[in-house]
This record gives sequence, structure tokens and C-alpha cells, in this order.
Amino acid sequence: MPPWEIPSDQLPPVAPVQKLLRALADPVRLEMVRRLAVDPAAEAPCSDLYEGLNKSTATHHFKVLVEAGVLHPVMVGPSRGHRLRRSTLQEAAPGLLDALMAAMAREG
Amino acid sequence: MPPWEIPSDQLPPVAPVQKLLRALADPVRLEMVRRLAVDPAAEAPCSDLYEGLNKSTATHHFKVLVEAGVLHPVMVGPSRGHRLRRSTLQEAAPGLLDALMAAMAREG
DNA sequence: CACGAAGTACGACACACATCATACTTCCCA
DNA sequence: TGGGAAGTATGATGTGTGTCGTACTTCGTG
Repeated sequence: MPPWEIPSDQLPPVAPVQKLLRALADPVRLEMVRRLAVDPAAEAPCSDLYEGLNKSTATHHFKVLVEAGVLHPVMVGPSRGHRLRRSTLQEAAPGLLDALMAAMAREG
Repeated sequence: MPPWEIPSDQLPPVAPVQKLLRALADPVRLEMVRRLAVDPAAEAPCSDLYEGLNKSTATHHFKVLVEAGVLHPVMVGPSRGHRLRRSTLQEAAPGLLDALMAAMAREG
């Protein structure tokens, strides 16, 4: 369903903090975001962002992240994928993503 | 049950990021933390931290926050209350609390 | 001491949601 | 043009957890 390759200016706005936290407070989704965050390009095909999950479950998680304003669905090479909306996130919640990623890195 | 006034060095450690997010990703708990965060003393009696909630529900939320390492149960004047574990949190996830509070403040 | 205020413990309940299986759609490419 | 790979949609399911009511504990105060 997601109209693929939505122009950036038509993406959903970043959700309010509480919803944003809900979106990130799932191990699967947090890992998806982490993988994008450590990627310089901040984008990857769907299947690079999870493991050991049913595809439809993954789709569900992507949907949550997109609706929370965290991800931007894009084409990555030949297949669908997602880009981390770094700058938008940084505007909405300055330092939040960095703090989270740093804390996760510290945990190993 | 909570042995009231646990010495700081016997408090549960701050939970891993994912659990920490889970603890904060509830509107009631996030508001509790916010109220403590804007208080210079960072502490308050239980009943100052919520409204329109059953007392037992509030107790439940406090428990979650204490177990996540966010709050320290303490006596505040004559009644029980909680203190925000600012410095411990800052050590475990530098900048996280600040980023969250700033983003919330911006939302009004 | 007895009362009331403030929290906690416990059990019940309902709803949210993470997960899966299956079927369907797209689109690349041989 | 026909496979197959990659995602999506939908419905079923089970668990987690936010909520409440009620009963119990503590403690300060009249």
C-alpha cells in the first residue's frame, strides 16, 4: 500500500515524543533503526534490517516506524527499502537519536 | 513492598536502552518523569506526579520506573515519593533525558 | 487509641499489539 | 513471457500490560 517513493515534503510529520518512544521501544524496530543509523547512507533494503522474522511482521514494524516519522520508504537499488530521516528527527527532537545510538553502542 | 529508602548504591541499575524506552513510552509515566524533571529538587510525593488515576495504577507505574532505574523511592517530607535519578541516567544514556524533556517542552 | 490519609498488594479484565500463515501484488530478469 | 524474489494485505492468535476495585498496611494526628 505505501505509495512508494513519497516526496519528502509529503511524509508524515515526526510523531509527538510519547508516540516516538513507543515506536522505538520495540527490540525489532530499535534494531532496524540502529542498523540504519550506523550506515553512512542511512538507507537499506527492507531485508537488510531484520533477521529471523516473518516478512509480514517486518512490514508491520516498518509501517509503525514510517507513521512515527522515523523512516522514509524509498527505492534502494532494485528493491524497496527505507531511509532514516536523520535531519527531520534532529529537528523534532535534537540529540535524541544520537543519545540513543550512543547508549546502545556502549551496551554492545 | 518496596523497602522504602533504599540506599542509592543498592538501587537497580539503569535498564538497557530498549527497556528504558519501554518504561518511558507510556503517557502516564512520561508525565511523571517530566514533572520530576522540571522540579529543581527532582523529587515529589507520589500523588504530585499524576492525576485522574487509580492509586493502584499509579503504584504500578512507579514500580516500572523504579525497576527501569529511572526513579529512586524516597521519603519526601511526611509521605512517600520519588526522586529522579538524573546523574545515574546521565551516565547510562548521556543526553537522553535532556533531549526528551527539550522535545516535550517544544510540543507544549 | 482510633481515625483518616497515603500507598501497596492482589486479582480481574479488556484492549493493544507482536507474531505467524497464507494469499496476493510487483517487478526484475532470464 | 513466465519465474521467482521481495513486499504487502488480511485474518487469527496469544501474550503483555494498563486499568480498576477492593482489601490491607503504615503512619501521622486529633
